[in-house]
Amino acid sequence: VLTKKKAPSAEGKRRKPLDRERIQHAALVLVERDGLDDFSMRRLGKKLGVEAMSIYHHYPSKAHLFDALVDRLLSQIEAPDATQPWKERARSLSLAYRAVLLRHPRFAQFMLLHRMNSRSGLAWLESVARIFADAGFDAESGARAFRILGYYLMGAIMDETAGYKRGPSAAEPVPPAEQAAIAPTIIAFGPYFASEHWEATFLAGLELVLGELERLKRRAPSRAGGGE
Amino acid sequence: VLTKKKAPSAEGKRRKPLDRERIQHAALVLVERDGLDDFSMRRLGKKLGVEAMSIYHHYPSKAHLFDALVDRLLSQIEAPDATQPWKERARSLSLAYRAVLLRHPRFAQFMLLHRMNSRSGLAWLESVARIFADAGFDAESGARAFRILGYYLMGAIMDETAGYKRGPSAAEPVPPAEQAAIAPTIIAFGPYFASEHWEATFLAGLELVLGELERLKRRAPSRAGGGE
DNA sequence: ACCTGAACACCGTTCAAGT
DNA sequence: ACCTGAACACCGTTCAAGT
Repeated sequence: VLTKKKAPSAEGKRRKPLDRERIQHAALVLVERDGLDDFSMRRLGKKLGVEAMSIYHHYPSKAHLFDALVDRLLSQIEAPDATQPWKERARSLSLAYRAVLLRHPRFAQFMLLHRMNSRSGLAWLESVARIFADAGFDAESGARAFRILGYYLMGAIMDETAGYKRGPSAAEPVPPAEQAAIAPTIIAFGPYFASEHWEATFLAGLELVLGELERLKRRAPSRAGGGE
Repeated sequence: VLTKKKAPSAEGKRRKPLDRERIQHAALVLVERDGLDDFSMRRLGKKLGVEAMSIYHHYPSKAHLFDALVDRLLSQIEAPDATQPWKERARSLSLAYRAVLLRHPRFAQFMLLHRMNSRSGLAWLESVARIFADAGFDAESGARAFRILGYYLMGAIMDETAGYKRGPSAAEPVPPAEQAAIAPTIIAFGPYFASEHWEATFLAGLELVLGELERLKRRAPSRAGGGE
């Protein structure tokens, strides 16, 4: 029938070899389409038109592949201008981080829980910590500020990507007709939980946290004598 | 050999029938021992001395069983005295919630991500929301305060149970010898990330958030005329 | 009523073999 | 060098059968 055999023409790319870029891209698309639970190496293989086992030639395990996806998203976080005041830098970096994760809401659940002890993960943590160090926080107040901001970002983004509206449901959710009897206050607050309010809520919380971190600040003993 | 057959004696309980209580208890022990990823209905069956399929007679699916575990832990949260000032109530409830989850650090990762739309889940959310409603927050500022506090708690507890020290590692972590070169600030902050500091960091963040939520507060229009 | 055992449709990964 | 196919040791769940 109409099979051109071995024709090394321009269209001969029909089955171009796998490479990491194609695998990563397809993996992210698949995770976002089907969710983390339904992602599998076998399904990824099918999507790439290849046996699942071929992927192992490029990544030695699913864990390695997922690490590469973490790297890929971390590299998309835009670094803020380091000459800005620290609060401005912290705000920009927080928003950039959130923006990347909200673009990949299902993968976000993996990434937020993942230990950042790869090379790129450590570099990312360092870029946040340096904001506080540059601002003159000492190690204790810097570490504390780093953690508190991190807690807020982690919780907020987790909730936005996997919270009440999007997360896995109870096996037997309460039918809407009964909800008002059990949780009248939650129902009353309901309109302000809608996604139109997420941005305003996130920003309000971020300003609240950043504003207060200023007060936590204790200066590091300065060597150059430029301190107090 | 020494098998007493069908002896309906007091010791005949050797193989007492399954019940929900035994299943739940064994499931929690197994999750905490082996982790969520290595938990399976088959392993739970083995631990109970029973075929995995017997469990399905008591819970129709793994999802239903896990919902029951969520209920069980929610019921362990001690409700604070409702006559206290709202900040005191919010602080007590936050600490009670955290205490329960820290006692079950591996199951916490499931519970924190789980949609609270079961009967007990909604009741739990309601008990938090009511603190703000009772304090006179209107729906908008109440909803916002509820979320911001929730973000902080979720992130903090997630990090304490699945963060840098305990979470799933990268497939190829950076060897310690290289860490200082990549992330000097993180290494400098390191001592204050240790678990001895978790409590102080959590409390500092909690006070920071609760203190600022006070300012978010806008009064609900009061019907009884007892307002401003 | 409660439990079992085989079966179904899946997993991630190993390994020897193909081109 | 890159990909395949069978196999291994697992999953959650269904279902007919046992007591």
